[in-house]
Amino acid sequence: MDEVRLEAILHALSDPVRMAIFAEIAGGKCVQTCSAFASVCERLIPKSSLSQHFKVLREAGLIRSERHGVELRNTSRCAEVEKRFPGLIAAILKAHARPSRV
Amino acid sequence: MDEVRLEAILHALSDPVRMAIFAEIAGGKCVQTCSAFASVCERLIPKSSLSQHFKVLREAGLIRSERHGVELRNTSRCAEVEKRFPGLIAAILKAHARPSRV
DNA sequence: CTCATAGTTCAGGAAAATAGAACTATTGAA
DNA sequence: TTCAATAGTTCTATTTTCCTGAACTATGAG
Repeated sequence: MDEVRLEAILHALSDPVRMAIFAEIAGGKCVQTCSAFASVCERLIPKSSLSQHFKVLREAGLIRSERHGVELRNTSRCAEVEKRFPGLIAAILKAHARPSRV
Repeated sequence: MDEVRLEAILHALSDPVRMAIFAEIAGGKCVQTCSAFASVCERLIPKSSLSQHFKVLREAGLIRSERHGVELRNTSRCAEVEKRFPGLIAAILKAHARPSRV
């Protein structure tokens, strides 16, 4: 977690798909697996792309993926990132939740 | 400013050069022109690239560029972004100021 | 073992970033 | 006005990164 870079976090969340994935996971929604998100997207995004997006989020230190049987469960690492960059994730999630325009 | 998107802000600041430029400008340092930043970089970054970086920051709504004679003076739009995304810029700048490693 | 589900890796084509060269804009001097 | 200098932008070709279908790996059920 010491290696987590601000640059990587901002890059990871600058993509709308990754931002949406992270917001879901951080929000504690039930959609925590790749395939669950894939079905939410109604297959607009191929699974290889989703896999890459999850990888970017993992490498940025934003999520952790643990295998449970045949699937991976993703959980956010908000608390750890919070220690390193206080207020950052909260501010970004708050900005994301904001209605984007009238 | 209504059109400013979170995605664009995160993308703009996910590049180390742009982050450095923005931090300087937001910090009210004297380095506010392209060429001033170019000399700080000791010409490691060509001016066409710097021009593009400033353009990305402008289009993200993070800075404003006004011509004064032969040069452009760049000022941050922190206050305006703050209205739209409260706490966001402050959190990012704070994270950027943090020493990046033990 | 075989099949099904979940996800990763590979490879190529598409899209975006980089930077040298040429161009535009403004000012000051001759 | 014309020339030169400074400050940035635009153009274009190259490099880099991203996207995604196909093939592959991993786990569990029958």
